[in-house]
Amino acid sequence: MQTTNFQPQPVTRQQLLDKLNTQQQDAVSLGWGPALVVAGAGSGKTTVLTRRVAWLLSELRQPPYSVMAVTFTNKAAAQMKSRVESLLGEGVAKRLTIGTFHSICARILRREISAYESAEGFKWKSNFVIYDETDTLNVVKGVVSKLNLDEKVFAPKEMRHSISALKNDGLNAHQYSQEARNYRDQRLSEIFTNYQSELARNNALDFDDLIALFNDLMEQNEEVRRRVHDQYRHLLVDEFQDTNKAQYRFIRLLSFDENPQDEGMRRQRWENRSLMVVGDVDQSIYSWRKADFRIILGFQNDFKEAAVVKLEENYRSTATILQVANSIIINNSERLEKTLRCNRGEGGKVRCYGASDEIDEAFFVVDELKRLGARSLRLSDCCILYRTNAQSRAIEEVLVRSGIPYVMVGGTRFYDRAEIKDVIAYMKLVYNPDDGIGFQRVVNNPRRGLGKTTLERVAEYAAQNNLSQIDAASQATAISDVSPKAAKTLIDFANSVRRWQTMSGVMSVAALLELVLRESTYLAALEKDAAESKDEVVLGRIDNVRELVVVAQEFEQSADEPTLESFLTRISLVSDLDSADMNQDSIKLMTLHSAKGLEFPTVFMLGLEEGLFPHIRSLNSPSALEEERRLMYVGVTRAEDRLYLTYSRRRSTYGETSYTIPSRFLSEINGEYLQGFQADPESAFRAESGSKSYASGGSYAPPQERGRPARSGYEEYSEERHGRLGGGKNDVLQQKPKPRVLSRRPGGEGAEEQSSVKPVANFQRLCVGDNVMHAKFGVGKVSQVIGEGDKELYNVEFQTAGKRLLDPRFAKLVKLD
DNA sequence: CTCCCGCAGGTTTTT
DNA sequence: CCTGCGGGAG
Repeated sequence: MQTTNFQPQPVTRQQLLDKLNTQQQDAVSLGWGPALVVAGAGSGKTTVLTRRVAWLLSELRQPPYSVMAVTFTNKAAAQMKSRVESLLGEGVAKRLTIGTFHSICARILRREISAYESAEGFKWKSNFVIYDETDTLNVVKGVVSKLNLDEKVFAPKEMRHSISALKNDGLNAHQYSQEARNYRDQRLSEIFTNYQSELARNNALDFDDLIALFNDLMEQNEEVRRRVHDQYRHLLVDEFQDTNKAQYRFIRLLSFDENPQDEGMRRQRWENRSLMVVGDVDQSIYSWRKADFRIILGFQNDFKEAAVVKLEENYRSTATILQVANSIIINNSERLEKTLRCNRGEGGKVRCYGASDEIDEAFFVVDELKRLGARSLRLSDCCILYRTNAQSRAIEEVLVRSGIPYVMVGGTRFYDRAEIKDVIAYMKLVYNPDDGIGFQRVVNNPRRGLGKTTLERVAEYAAQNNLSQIDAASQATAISDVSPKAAKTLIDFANSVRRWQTMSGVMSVAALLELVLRESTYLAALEKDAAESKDEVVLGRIDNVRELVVVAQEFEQSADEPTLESFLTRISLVSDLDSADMNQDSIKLMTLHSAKGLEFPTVFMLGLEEGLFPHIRSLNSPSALEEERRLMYVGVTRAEDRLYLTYSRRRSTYGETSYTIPSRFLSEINGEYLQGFQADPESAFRAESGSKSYASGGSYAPPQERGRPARSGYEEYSEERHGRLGGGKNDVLQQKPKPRVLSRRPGGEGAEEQSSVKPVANFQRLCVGDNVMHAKFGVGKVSQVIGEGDKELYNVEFQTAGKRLLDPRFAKLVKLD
């Protein structure tokens, strides 16, 4: 819209408010203090955020370095940067802090981490490395075996997941150790503490630590707090509905030191400071990462002086698409009513296609693309969305065969490939020689004749003497039971790493990478393999490694700071998602989660089948199911003009074929907006039954009300439809009970994943219709229960004070009878 | 110590 | 289906 590129002058007030509606203008032109912007899908929140940043700089005269904007993906950050750039010029945009929680915290920790010390005395150095999923899993495995715990009972993956959940809930190892009550939790606590100790010894952090340690550091160190506080005076947070407790703590820590009770002090505190959070409860889709939409619901309670702006005008989609979105989301009970006003014409009906299998489904998409292409639709205006990454295979195959260019966003990441991880591990080790996981990964890769036992001895020796593994390797002759030959290899290796480390001070990243590839003989070994086996896979690996060199070269050209440090941080935190070129003339493929925040004229949503979308893992939890529905809502509202929904009657998973039935979400759509799908009137999946459990497996299910047979609606329907067709083994139903068994813990009654982790909140549980008494609001009636378990919230209609959303853990509600 | 084979187990979504 | 791992042979 604006063509003020590189214009040195600040934009005018009028330009910043140009073409905005009243609410948008209100949001952009707010003064100091906290603000909540409730922004429905397609309501122009990115525009509001970027103009708000510009407003802070040009109207409120704030220096660029004082502004921090947090987004959920690096891509969103890049997008915001470039939009601010086009408003204010490149020079200004560069001095803003725009990024994800993780990348911003990483940047600050690089500077400040040496001031940190955990309650247990764990410390880190500024050249820490960031461990990914595999690295951390290896650490947990090591800890579990060191503690002599049974891997069956304390499955490393589960432990790793629990630790992550704890960190995201804002608990560190020390705090959790005070809380762990039963046997299992105490062992978990032990694992947690040892895990942190191992990370510290390796001078490594995991993803969650980036935020958690930053928070702890801010709390424990006044100097750091002051420095951060003095610099960042304006915080903007996008996708606020998806923040978790740790991230919220970050936001609060940045916004104020403590919470003064006095009104005047509070006003003073916000002088020259601001906080703007932007979100939409209906688009909360990351609860599995411990995002908690109660945070956005409770924001006004935490920040009583917060201004609230609602953006309810949708500029993106046709009326029909919005109706479809609405007819789906109204089936959720965990939400606050909201109306999105449409700003566009009616548009065509949403089209549904029932395919016979996933190949047929893919061909339908391709045929439609061709048809639309004939009407001069650009490929880059189209997007294919699916629930799981695995679904991309079929569609990719057909696209390739049809010669249609596509870009897959996300999926198997380039940086996840074994050879890339090897090479990165070398570089990380050069940057941070304490990195023991990296050491173990590369010390015998390529083969240097070091065996399992030798490497175990090294790790043991290092642990016993509190050394890094590379230092242990240097002293290999002192380790008992290591052969002289192996010792020499170890010493040579350690010396090489040290030499590369010295070189890293005087070489560019790409040059260093090439040096390491050469001297480690990693590349030579790959080439030898390839020459011997003529294996295409190995050839591909060589290409990938070469590609990484190109990535490093490009990085040197484009980065502000082309250091090894920023290269490694970037690689650890950036996914393919962020680098995908969205402008290329090719169709985009991505998961629904990756599509958040994007929009496309034409959208295809694939795999609308029970068990896939909604996903099978969500079928036995009402609130998980509602998250699936929000995901559906997000998908539908990505579309501007044209939307296709497809399902397939047959689908192969694991190489086995199963028969499926159309997603309940299709049945929820008002038929007048949908073409090509007839909701079965006998279907068990209409809105009413939506919250019932369909996963009560096998024939053990208790008899249901209304004279249903002793089988769930899911089975009943499926069998009626496919029982005779697919028959026995391959039927979805047969596989159903399996995941339930797996999720059950020995001795644990909790079917819910993290039930043993969380402290259980104590409060009076209420149901819809209960009459209650509140000290301030008087007598009222519960009109809605939001959330479940210890996360319950109550919407209470008071006789005098109107409707209020209350958190029973804070609000004193007395039940009347 | 390395290589190779067979088997089990796991796939939701991502920073 | 595809990966990672353990066990056994060379």
